Amino acid sequence: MASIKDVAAEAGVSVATVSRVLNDHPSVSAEARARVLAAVEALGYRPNAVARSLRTDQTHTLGLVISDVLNPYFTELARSVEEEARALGYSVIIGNADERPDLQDHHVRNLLDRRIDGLLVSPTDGGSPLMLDAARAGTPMVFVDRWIPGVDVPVVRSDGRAAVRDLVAHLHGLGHRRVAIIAGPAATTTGRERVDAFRDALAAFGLELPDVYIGQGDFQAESGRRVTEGFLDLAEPPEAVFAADNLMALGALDAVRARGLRVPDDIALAAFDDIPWFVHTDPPVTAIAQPTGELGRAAVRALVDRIEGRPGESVTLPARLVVRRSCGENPTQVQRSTT
Amino acid sequence: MASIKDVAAEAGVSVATVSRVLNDHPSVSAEARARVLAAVEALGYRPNAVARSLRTDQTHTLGLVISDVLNPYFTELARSVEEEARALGYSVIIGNADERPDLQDHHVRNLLDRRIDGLLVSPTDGGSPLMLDAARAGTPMVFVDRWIPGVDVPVVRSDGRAAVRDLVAHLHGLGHRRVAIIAGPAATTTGRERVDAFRDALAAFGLELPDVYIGQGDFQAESGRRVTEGFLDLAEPPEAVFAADNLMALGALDAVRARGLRVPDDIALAAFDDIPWFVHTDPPVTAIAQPTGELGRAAVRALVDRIEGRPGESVTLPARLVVRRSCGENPTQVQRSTT
DNA sequence: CCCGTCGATGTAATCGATTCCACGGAGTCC
DNA sequence: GGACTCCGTGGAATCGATTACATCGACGGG
Repeated sequence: MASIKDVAAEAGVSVATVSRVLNDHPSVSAEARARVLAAVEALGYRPNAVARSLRTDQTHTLGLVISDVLNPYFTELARSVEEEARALGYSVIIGNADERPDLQDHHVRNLLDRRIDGLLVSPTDGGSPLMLDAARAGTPMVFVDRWIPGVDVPVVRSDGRAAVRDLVAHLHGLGHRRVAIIAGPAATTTGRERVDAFRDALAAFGLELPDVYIGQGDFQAESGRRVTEGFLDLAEPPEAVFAADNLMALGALDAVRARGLRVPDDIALAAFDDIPWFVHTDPPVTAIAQPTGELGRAAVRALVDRIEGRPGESVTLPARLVVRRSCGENPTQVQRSTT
Repeated sequence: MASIKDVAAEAGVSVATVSRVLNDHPSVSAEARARVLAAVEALGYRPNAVARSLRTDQTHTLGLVISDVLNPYFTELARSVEEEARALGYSVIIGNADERPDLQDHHVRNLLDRRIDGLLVSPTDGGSPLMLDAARAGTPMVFVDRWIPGVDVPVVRSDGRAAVRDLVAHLHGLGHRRVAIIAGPAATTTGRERVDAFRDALAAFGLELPDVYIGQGDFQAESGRRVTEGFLDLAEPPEAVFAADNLMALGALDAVRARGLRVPDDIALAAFDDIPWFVHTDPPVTAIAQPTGELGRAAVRALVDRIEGRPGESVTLPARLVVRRSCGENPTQVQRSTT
């Protein structure tokens, strides 16, 4: 592969001049510029990003460590992150943690070793020492969706409390009183918050969330299935189940179907995170929708701000309830999905 | 960030010795090794992958350019690719082409500039000059799922012809005679092949595939919706529609639902690519399942073989039909999904 | 006792870029 | 006409690693 030296030789100038042309530095004569450009063309020269990064100490690359690529929420997030990053002149390297702290650390380390300019993370756990060290050492970092408390890193996320209250009102309005939740890992903020928000909202209606109605999941489908089976095995199963993410809702649907039961007749179901498929499931699933694309874009902007020396602010956007049919029919319901 | 020089100074040895310890070269005394390791620990030193790559001309990185991250088929593929690559000591950088040749080229160029060791591509078009040049120039490359004919690059894909024949037999058995297809872009191999396979299989049953029953999609949901609306507007709409991927099937479901029609009563639907959600859609969707994970792993193995100087072979694995209810009920049907 | 071998180590070149500094020539000002 | 600016250019240092080659000391064989 041709290097800058080959181009210099071909154009009959020094490597310094070639470099100047390539980085359009002003002080290059029109003639030299033309010769260099011709040589670049002739040799099919492309600058070596590795060498450039070594010298400039910049990779123009962002690292994104997401919790699970198989989760449509995170792929949508990844897509918007890459789009915004590209618009700002950055590339993105994605690491999939698969909800495993060890894999998360593997990717964080890998990205740090590659000297990415900044890191976007949705932590799968309470905080690996590795990531905390990196944050303390000054690696530009932004948390997205999930975060780690007590670290001085901007957080871009959505607040689902209001939407959860709407959901509980919806469930209550449909007559559900025994309601359960399939929670995410307690080590994650979203894992805890969604349970807390749900419990608080229930309390406002004078309802309790007993421990047997809190199933411990891990945000992946299999755990949703397992927890739901546990609920169905109870002497007094819940009337409604709220899955803290879309994959666990999928697992719950699997479990319900395996028992030959029906949603919502036998048990109501709602999920956090709305995805296109929820419109077409049997029944369509009532869900809490996050402004995913906007979150991804805001996170990139905050990160790039940090990288380029500007403050980089936290952002919290509201989620909203999208009512469909999985919690039961209620003709008087005001809010209703149009899609 | 500490460099190898700092470690050398801290340990009281030369950088060469540090490098030897880090790459466990045999000829280093136990004592020097211990001192270096202690210094590494004390400084929290991590080797700079950029510098290392520049020197060794290896990045231990694979590039993966997929057609669409929002397509669950490709995210599953990406996941298995990353897993296998990790097992073989490589990282993966994903580029999302979003079914756009220009974006595909952007990512290919970006990956090439980063001097990735090898490239895994599922081309969105008939072949960008950029990619062909790279292949000719000797960049280790493997096509996965889709490929470009006439290029000497291994292809890892699945053959759906038999499964398509099974599907057509299934449709025919259910009494469907007017069947249509939502095709992928003709510039892609999978776009063409699936139409050809479908047409051939229909011919075996004495059925035709008229042009009006071939809708041109682009493998994304919106096109599935548009094409399906076109079909429904025909004076004689098809009785069954075969979507050439899962996203176009989603679009088709949207279109059918928007008209207030039902699958399969008003129109039957089948899709290429099986995904977990198809079990729970209304109705569950009959689909052709590819061995996606195995494809991803085989592709990585072929690519790494090429990179490391071994041959690197093409692989073709069979797809299979998974019958559900979206084409109509048939109690005598032998093959039936259990999930 | 001397020399050859081998193991451990250091010096320095190298990868492909960027960029500081110096230099020569042209133009300007007084 | 001489001094001073600029402008365009090239030489060379530099980034952080790897590695060929040189060196040095210890050791074993003849």
